[in-house]
Amino acid sequence: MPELPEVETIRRGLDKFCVHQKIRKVKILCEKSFIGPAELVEGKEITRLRRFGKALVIDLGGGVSMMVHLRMTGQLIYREDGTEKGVDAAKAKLLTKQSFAGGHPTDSFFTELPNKQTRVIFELDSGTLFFNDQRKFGFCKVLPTAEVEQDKFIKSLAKEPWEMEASELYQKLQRRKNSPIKAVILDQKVICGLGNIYADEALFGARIHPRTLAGKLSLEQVKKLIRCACEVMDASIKSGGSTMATYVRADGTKGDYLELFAKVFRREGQPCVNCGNEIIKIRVADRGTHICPHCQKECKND
DNA sequence: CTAGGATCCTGTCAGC
DNA sequence: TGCTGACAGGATCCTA
Repeated sequence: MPELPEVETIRRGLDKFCVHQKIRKVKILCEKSFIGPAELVEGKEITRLRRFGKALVIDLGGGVSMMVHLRMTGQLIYREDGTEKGVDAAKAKLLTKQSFAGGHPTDSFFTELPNKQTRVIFELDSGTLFFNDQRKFGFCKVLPTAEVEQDKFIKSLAKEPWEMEASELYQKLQRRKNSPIKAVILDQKVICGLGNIYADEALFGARIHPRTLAGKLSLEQVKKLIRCACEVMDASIKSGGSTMATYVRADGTKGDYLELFAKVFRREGQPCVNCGNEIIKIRVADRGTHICPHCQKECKND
């Protein structure tokens, strides 16, 4: 779930809470989740937080860096000393005075840590940073700061929507002309930062059916798609990442922030905000996909 | 090169 | 209640 806006939200949170703190100790609970020698990061100060697409880079002193990718279910949760037992769920917003949480939204954001899904624990000067990851697809990886930008994954990333020219994306779509547009914009080498949520939201905003073959889009449609991608991600970053604020609904139940701003994602069965027709869920590129069948007409692709 | 499918792993939920 | 299969917000690897 963590897509670009969620990772950016985490970057800002860590920047506020953890920069200038030293990593006193690293405890690895799952070998697969931590790549590289933990001794290299112990005793080093967190100096800078950078983001490359959905990857977070934590620069440490001494020329050492750590790349974190949350993949599907990763979380980074910071708790100041004394709050390991948890924080008030009703107040568990993006940033409190004692804690910060971001990534895949679950109760771990405010319940006692470590828990069953905790994979790595970083003990800092005045608090603890927990790397949680239910499905173990994510990782923390130690690498020299000087080599961050040469890293195979980071190097392969395309531009983010804000820097992407319509003409460049249009050209890339021609090369992938026989794939559904949704599959293509999920590819980080084509355009960087979109995941399943923002792909659906951006396509809805641009009134493009996700199964439309990439090569069928006009330059105008590509422009609109980029603009909509920027808009949905800007809105999400502004509100602290879609997953962030577990908030309390009027009836007292909990909800995640997604339901406050998503127009199609996980809204199947509900009315379209534009036309009132029912949002439906389909499968495209083997991913759950949400559309308004009225606003996003399926192109025959013939 | 592209396109499509399987795969890493754990948990939850619907249906029987 | 227990079992089974589908599915989950990412990315890579394999095949054709």
